[in-house]
Amino acid sequence: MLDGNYPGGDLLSEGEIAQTLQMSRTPVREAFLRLQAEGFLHLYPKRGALVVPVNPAEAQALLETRLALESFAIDKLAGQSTDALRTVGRELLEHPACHPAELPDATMHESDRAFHAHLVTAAGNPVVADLYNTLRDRQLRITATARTHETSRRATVAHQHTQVAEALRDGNPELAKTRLREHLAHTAQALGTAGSTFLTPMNEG
Amino acid sequence: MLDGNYPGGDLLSEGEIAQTLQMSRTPVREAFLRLQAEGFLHLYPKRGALVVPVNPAEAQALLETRLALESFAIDKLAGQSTDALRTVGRELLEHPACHPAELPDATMHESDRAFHAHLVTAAGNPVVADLYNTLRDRQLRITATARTHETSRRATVAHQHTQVAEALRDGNPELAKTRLREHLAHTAQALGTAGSTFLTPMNEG
DNA sequence: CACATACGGCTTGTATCTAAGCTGTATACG
DNA sequence: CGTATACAGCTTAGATACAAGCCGTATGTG
Repeated sequence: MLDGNYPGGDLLSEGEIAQTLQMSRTPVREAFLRLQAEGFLHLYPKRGALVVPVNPAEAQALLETRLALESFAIDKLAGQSTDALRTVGRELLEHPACHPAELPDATMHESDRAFHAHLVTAAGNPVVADLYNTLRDRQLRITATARTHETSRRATVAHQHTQVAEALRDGNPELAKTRLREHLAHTAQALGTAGSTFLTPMNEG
Repeated sequence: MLDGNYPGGDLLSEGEIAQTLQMSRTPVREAFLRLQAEGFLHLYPKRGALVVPVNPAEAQALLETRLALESFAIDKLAGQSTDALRTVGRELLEHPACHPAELPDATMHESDRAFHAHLVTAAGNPVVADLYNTLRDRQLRITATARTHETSRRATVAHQHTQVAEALRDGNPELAKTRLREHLAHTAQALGTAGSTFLTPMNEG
């Protein structure tokens, strides 16, 4: 539903979409409400629905938030015990997202997602895990238009994943967080939104 | 809608609620979807809606998540400039939540909320701010049953707010985060869920 | 007696219909 | 000419009607 077709800034109505999709207005309405909750649509009562334009700052805000949640996961694991941290690191090192050669292109997104989700879930906070997955959905939809997965990049991403996992395995949460920030900054850069404030805090390009 | 009446673990249906509230199923359905998105309801397709029982661990998870997001806000502000941190600290020191004597009981919740919201918003990440507000809503609904606001506690909370704000004003983000954690751990304790893993990481009661 | 199957009662999911609200335009009035 | 007002056309919001799915029970069959 609304899979990246409507460019943004468009004012559209339920009936219009329902007719286009050959459905009733009811499921369209439900989708609209969900999309509004996820921040893709703004509903003006009795007026219509405005497609929120893909704010370039939005992608960066999403990545920052992901970093905040993943850093929390690392901190919490480190606070529990260094062993917990090391265990997660070892698990992540065996994750497909660290060995991209074996993967077909199609599962790239899913693998990357699973890698980060594993880290976040390991912290054992279901609220954070749930929020993180929601953010991931939002980011995927935002970046659905801009395909950024040339094979050259896959190796880089996998290398960054491996480095994060290694830092965790070595029981070094600060290093892991730093590498994670670099990883997400790299993603931000790939999306064209050069991370400015938090993803690259000091003086990096 | 569902303002704390249905205790939890109950399996209820749209029609049942609609009849009780003298409404049609349509708005009830919308409310159900929203409540599911917010984590209060689990919808089983073609089966019914299960009221998610108020998990005692849920409150702690929420507080942990709030801490993660507020810590992010502090870190981001600190990364921008020490002046930014200090400015926010000064603003917070003047916030009503630091001077509870002037406040009637009714606005206590709102004041506390505004205090934390101001900090999070100051970081300039709309995604984080939005998530934080959502979390606050969830927590309010969870703790709606357990009233924990004797006048004695108000002074303590205000003092903790002041201490956080002072640490920010003094340009000390680490101290601010520590005090914030103590503040939230205090809240967790007040809710009966003794913070175990992250809110009180080392060896505190 | 054990097991498969048909049926009845419940549920959600979707479609359509009616009521109500907002906006922009056209028209009447000062 | 400028302003206020009535109205038409659009929209959403809600109510009702209909279709389809799941589950537990009861019944038929080996």
